[in-house]
Amino acid sequence: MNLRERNKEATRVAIGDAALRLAIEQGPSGLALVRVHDIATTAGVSPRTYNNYFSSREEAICSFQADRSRQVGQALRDRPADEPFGQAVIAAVIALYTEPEPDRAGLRMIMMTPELAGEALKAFTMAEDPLAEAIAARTGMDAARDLFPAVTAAAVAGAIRVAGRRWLEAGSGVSFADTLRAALGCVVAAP
Amino acid sequence: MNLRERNKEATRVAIGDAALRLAIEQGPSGLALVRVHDIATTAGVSPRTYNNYFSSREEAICSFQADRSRQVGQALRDRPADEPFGQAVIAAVIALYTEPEPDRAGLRMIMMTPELAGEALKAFTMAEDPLAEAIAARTGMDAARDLFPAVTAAAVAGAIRVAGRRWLEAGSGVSFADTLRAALGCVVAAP
DNA sequence: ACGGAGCTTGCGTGCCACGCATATTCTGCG
DNA sequence: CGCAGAATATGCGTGGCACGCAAGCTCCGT
Repeated sequence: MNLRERNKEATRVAIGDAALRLAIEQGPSGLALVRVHDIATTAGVSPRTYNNYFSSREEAICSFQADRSRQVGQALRDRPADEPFGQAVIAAVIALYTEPEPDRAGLRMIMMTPELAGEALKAFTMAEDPLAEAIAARTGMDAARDLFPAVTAAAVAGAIRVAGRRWLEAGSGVSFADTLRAALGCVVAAP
Repeated sequence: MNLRERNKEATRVAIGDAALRLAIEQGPSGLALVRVHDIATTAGVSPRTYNNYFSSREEAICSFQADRSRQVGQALRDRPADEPFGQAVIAAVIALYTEPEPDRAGLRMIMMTPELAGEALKAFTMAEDPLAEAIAARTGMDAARDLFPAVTAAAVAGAIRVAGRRWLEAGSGVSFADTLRAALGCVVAAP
């Protein structure tokens, strides 16, 4: 990875972190007060540069979730090939989403704030395509022809999203891993 | 329903229709040329009134899909109570989405245009909450406590979305009903 | 039929996304 | 090591948009 590409990625996460942090500070009600100028200044770049990376504040705030979603496909590929399908999916998702345990404030901000819900939905849905590819590879299907990989990927992504919401609504007594296991068990065969 | 409420609903669909029609005319590449002023004028209202109904062009363009999604819960409740669960879900969705057969141009516009994909995703996802309520009612579960209704609703909504995409990619040789049946069969027990 | 509630509209404000041009920094190769 | 070319950061300017506010007009329920 080039120095250029590393800087670019660092800038991206810096802007995303700044955006999320400012959003959390203001809270859901004061989200409109988080201005592009503030995000850029906090991240140490110019407003114009911020706009080279994200085309809306919502996108920047939810970028950490989008980045994680993009890794789900690889997480499934990392599971041993002889593991049963449902078990592999559940283990992959739990490994990706519970190390470390998600930040409650950040997740609550993007999932429970109406103005951010749409972008959060997009962020979770970004997991579908790479996940469908990984599912097709594991089951020996064709991602372009068979419906199963894409539909299962969408179901899994939806289950993750529902699990996130329930985990936020519930108190801190229950672990995210358990919630994920229960939700995913509804859409893939749990052994 | 009041005359006032009927007028309001008529205005809403007039704006939505105008927005979608103009978007289809310009095509995916010229979507930026569809101005708020044009939508409002085509619908016969002022730009300010347009903004009383929708807060973005994308929302207006995708409103027909959002309206349909909101009806999925009722469609499931309309199925006979003794029908097996999976069969009832499939029949409800097919009844709602294939009468009449969807407009290919409109569906292609909102699902295949990148700038509209996010709003289309929101529109499809709006089916989840009412559908989860209906599923909970039918299965005797508690929508607030049990994960199954919400997760299944998300899986069904995802399957509908994937089916829509596949139906657009495939030629006109296959009916949307068949595509829906195949996709939904991946997430609910097909008899 | 009448008083009030609800809807439409024009105007003004502040923010924002993005094209363009320029300065600066990095990369690969001779 | 140094240079030509490419990629990136930034300033500036433009056009558009969402929305608050305050009339003016229409409709509803009594």
